[in-house]
Amino acid sequence: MSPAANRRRPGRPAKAEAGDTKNALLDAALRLFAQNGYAGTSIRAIAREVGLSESVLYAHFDDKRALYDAAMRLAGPQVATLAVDDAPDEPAAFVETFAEQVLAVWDSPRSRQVISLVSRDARMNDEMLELGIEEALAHLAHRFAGWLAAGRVRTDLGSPGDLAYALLAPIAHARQLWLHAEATESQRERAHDRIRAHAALFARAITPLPPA
Amino acid sequence: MSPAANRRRPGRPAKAEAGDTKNALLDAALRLFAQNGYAGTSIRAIAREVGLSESVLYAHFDDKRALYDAAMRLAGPQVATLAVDDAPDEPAAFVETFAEQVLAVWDSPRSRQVISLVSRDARMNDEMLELGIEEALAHLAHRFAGWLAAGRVRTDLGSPGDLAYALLAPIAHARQLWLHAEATESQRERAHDRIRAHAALFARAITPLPPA
DNA sequence: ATTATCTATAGATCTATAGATAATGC
DNA sequence: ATTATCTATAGATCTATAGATAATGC
Repeated sequence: MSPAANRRRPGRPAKAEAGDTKNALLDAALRLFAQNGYAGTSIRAIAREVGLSESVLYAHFDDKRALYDAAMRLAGPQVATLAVDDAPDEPAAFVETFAEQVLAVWDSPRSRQVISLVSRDARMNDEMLELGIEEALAHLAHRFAGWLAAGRVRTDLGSPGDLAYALLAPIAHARQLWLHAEATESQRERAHDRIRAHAALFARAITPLPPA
Repeated sequence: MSPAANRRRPGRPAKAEAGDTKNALLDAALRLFAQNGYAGTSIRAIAREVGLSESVLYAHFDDKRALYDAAMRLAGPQVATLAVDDAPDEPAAFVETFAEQVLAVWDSPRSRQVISLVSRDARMNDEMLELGIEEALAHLAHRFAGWLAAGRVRTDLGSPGDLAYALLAPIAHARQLWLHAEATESQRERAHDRIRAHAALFARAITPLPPA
């Protein structure tokens, strides 16, 4: 029962009991960094999490920071790769499909770790965060531009970029509040409710007015 | 020029050169915690920031955590105390005034430190964050409920709570992205632009449709 | 020989405390 | 005597490295 009890003995382990150490380290690192931040997570804690000695980490990564970077690369980017290209072309239907698909991605365990990590250590992930947002906004804005030109959404509300922001920001905000690594079940439900309600409201708001 | 050069000599300092140590510590703590998080900020760094030895901190606070808590109490809450009660009653004008006032508060140095701190160490500030949001939403929703009942805003968009969220969330999101402790001048400008554009779009969206 | 692990340890840094020192205010 | 500082230090913990150990694959 002592911690030392399940420590291996020295020497390379037999193939049968050798796991995928590198991936186990990355996974544990992502989990712990997301929960406690970079400075709040020790090499020691990560190694203990995978049941190995601390020094094994340096066989796989140069140093703590390299492990962090590798975990980030493994995790992201996810925002930009939203598969909305096969979504309906009708604006209202598109908006609801978009929200559902974003929700499906952002509610996954991995993605919830990413958002925790990114907001905890913002400085370390600056470009990633900004770029992800910009890219998603640009993508959406492009859609809106097409609809605006065709008169398929209200043209008097704002620019394509403004519309994209009005749709995406409330969803992204719900993510920050209720879809982070340690969100409870009820927080996640709240995120779903809020996001769906917002998508519906937004869809109604952009529907062109009946001609006077 | 050595760091020891500007260290005081032992003994209580003469009244003339005694500063307000406690407040200086709180201020430095807030700044550093916001920049580097709780785990990333050492007692040592805080003491160095105010130019005193590390142990002086323990004369004013029980321990590191007590200093953190005191700094948080000093800083917040700010969200709930938004002075929107003297804002115009006309919906569109209210929305723009609201955005301006929120912006004025959230763009202040202190408030930018608070948001960094809160999102960095979310677990430590959970109730504060959630309560602030809920309270602000409830406040706004109450306004919308009145306007909806009077037919002064579009009644087919959504519930008062949905409208409140659609207005506030994009503003809160801009805060997270561009009004944090280390935001550059251009990020802050972007926040202003986004928030103003959103308020304007929102005001147009809720304006009742002309009767058919 | 190479690979994957371990133990042991160096050296830095962190939080916190004990006890010295000197000004203040009674 | 009290207050506000300091120096010195204990003890914990952190990152990283050196070198031992044993299985693997040529």
